[in-house]
Amino acid sequence: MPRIRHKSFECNAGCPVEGTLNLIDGKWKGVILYHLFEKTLRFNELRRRLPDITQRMLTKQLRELEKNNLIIRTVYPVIPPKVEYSLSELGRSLEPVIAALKTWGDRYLSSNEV
Amino acid sequence: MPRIRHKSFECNAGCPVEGTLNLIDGKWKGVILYHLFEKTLRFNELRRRLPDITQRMLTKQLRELEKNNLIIRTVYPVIPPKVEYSLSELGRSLEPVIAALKTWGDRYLSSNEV
DNA sequence: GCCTATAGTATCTAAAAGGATACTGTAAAA
DNA sequence: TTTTACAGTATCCTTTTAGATACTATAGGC
Repeated sequence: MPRIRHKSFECNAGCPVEGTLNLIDGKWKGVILYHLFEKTLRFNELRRRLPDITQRMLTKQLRELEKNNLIIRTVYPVIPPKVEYSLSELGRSLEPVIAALKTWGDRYLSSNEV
Repeated sequence: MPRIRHKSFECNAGCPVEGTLNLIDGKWKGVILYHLFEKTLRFNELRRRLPDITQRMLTKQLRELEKNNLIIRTVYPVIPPKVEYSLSELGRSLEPVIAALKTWGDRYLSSNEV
C-alpha cells in the first residue's frame, strides 16, 4: 500500500499496527525475513529459496528492509562478489510478530474460511 | 501489495505469513479492525473515527474485510439506512495478531530505530 | 417545499508497487 | 578463449491501490 508515513509515530489509535505493517508489508518481505530468521544468507542463496522473485524485486525488498534497520547487509570485497544478509537486533525482535502471523495463517488460511 | 493469490494456501515456507498479511493489509484495515474490536459500529460511526478516509475507501476496505469473512455487515431495512459492521468469529481470532503488531509498534516505532 | 442524515455509487486521476528483460564487471574454471 | 558465478543496475511497462469529486435515494423534521 502507499502507506501512512509519519516522521514520528505519535498518531491515532491503531496506528502502531499500521506502522508495523508498513515495515513487513511488501510482497516478499515476510518470506525474506522468514528465511533470514533461520540463518544468514547470501543474495543468490535467497534467490534460490524464492524461485519466483526477480533480481530487481529481491534487491528492492532487501534495500527497504535494510533502510528500516531490520536487516544488515555485509559486503565482502572479493570477486566474484559476496554479500551477506542477516537480521539486525531490531529485525530479530520481529520474530514473535511473524510467528503470530504464521500461526494464524496456518490455522485459518488453509481451510475454507478465507 | 498486489498480493499472492492462491486458491488454497498450500504454498511455500513463509507463505501463511503472506496470506495473513494479505488479509489485514490495506491502508485502513488495521485501524478499522482496531475499532471494531472495541464495538460494533455503523458506517458513519467508523467514518467519524477515521476522519481522513474517503467514503469510497471505507466502503472498499469494509467490503474486502467482509469478503474475507473477517467482519459481518448487517443491513437494517430502515430509512435513513442503518448498516452495522461487527467482527466475525474469524475476525475476532485476529485479535492476538493485531495485538502483536501493536505491541511491537508501540515499542519500536516511536524511537529513532525505524 | 427544502434540508438533513444515512450509506452508499460512479468516474476519473495519481501514485505506488510489482514484473520483464537486458545489461554490467571481474576472476577463476574449463 | 569462452563460460560461469556473483550481485547487482537500468529501462520500460502493467497492475494495484488510493484519492478527489460529484452524485444517488428516502423519510422525517422544520
